[in-house]
Amino acid sequence: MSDQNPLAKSLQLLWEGLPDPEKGPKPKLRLEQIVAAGIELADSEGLEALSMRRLAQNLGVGTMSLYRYVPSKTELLNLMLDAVVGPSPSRFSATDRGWREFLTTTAHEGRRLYLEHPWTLQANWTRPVLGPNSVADMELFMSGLLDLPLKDREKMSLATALDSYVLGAVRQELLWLNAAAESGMTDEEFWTHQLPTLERAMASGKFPAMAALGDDTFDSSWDETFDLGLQLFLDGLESKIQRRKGTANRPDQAR
Amino acid sequence: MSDQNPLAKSLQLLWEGLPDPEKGPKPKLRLEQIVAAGIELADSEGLEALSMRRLAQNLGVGTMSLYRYVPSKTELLNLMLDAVVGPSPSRFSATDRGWREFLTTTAHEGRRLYLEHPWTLQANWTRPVLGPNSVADMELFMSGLLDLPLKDREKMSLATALDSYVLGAVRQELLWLNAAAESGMTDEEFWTHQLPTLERAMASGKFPAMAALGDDTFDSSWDETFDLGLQLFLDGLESKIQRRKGTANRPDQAR
DNA sequence: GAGTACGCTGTACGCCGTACGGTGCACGCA
DNA sequence: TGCGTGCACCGTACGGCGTACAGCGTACTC
Repeated sequence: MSDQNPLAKSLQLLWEGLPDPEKGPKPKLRLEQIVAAGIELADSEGLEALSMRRLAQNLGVGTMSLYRYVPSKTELLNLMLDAVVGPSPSRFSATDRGWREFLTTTAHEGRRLYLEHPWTLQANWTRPVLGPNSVADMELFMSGLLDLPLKDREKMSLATALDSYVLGAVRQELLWLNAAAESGMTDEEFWTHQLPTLERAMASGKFPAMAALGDDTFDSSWDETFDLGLQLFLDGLESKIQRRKGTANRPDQAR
Repeated sequence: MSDQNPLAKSLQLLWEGLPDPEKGPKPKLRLEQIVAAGIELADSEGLEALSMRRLAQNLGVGTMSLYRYVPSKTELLNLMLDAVVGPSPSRFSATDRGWREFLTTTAHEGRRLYLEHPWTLQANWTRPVLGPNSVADMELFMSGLLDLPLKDREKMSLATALDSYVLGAVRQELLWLNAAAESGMTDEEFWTHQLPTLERAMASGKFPAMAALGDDTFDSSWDETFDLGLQLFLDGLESKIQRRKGTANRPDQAR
């Protein structure tokens, strides 16, 4: 039952929190405070600013005190991650407006979440955490797709695939946003600096297809690009569903 | 011309390499050696093993010597990234087998690349680099899609969206692979440890849709999931193309 | 042969995560 | 009531990191 395994410890922390002790002096902090402070710091100053020292300072305690609550920084990140994901009201209300609306909302909400907490795309590298909020998220997803003529297994793949797209798209978006910010230039200056190099490359004749591109080729906004990909994805799902409905009217007969 | 800007320096390094000097003693190393050694180290031992000290040791030089070639570790990562991307022979040969085949190959090659060099998904956080290989990659993409009834701008969005999907998918895949590896368990043990927690969650009644899922819901392989999402994406594109062809037969009339 | 530009590198600084062990609080029990 | 004990707090220290800096020696130009 009480497992030595660090994974078990991690899961316990996620699902049950810390057991509150009876014997010693009262803890100054609560676990949630630490997690919340971590999220705030990472949101406002970036993941690289989130050190245990900084965090402890912000909370007004000694650095090592944090380790009374959290076994390691990695585990803290897992807790932060699970705290930040989870269903939103608008996704709940979208469940009964058809699968397409539901998936669109899910994707947009996902994008918003990642954009608000960019560190989620850098931090969760260590482990995909099955915390209560992640599971609630999956639950909502599955219930929004209940009457689709897809096997459970396909729905799960669909969930993963859609999340993959959202995740990848935001990652690229953030990459460019960061690039400009970090170099201390505006987006425009940033491009202006790259242009001469690119134009020289185009002039070299090595890239004919690139050289022939229209002037506005690179003008797409991130919103636009995101929606284009999402539409393709949903259109593809739509035609898959139509095909299924054509060949069978009972979902479980689906190929 | 000679710009103080660090970005300019970075671009110069990418496109022109280091100017070879005439005056002083001969350099022990060449830039490409450093980049290659960096890639090898990151591939074999992970990005976290790639420190300037380790790298210098592997190359048989003092740590600070590396800074004669590369202004910072960040810049080194950019060089490594551009060195690793770029068109592959199989993608070249796929250009004349129709857009669907071409995009499928592109996506699979992309996945393979990311899986072979997992650090690309952790490292390029700092800047999207427009190096010669990245541009060659774009060139190939554009020339594979030449006769599609899409505007250049849409093609570019398409490239981004497809790459987003691939990138996100591999990232998730690696997440899980790493999770098992890092905890020192096999994939199976890893799941076995999570199961009790999940089953307790299911039994709580809070997750009816999850609880009702079939036994094989989570059995999809990564290959399977990746292909499912890719098919949806391509099917969506296919119907978009069909729609275009129905309403116009000149590409530039496309909505 | 002298001057000099430049490659190489040892040392050091200020960060990081965290192991360890001392200090003192507050509760359970005698 | 007094005490034993288990726990919270946290100062110190260790081994890593990226890299600034300055001294040293080389190999070219004139």
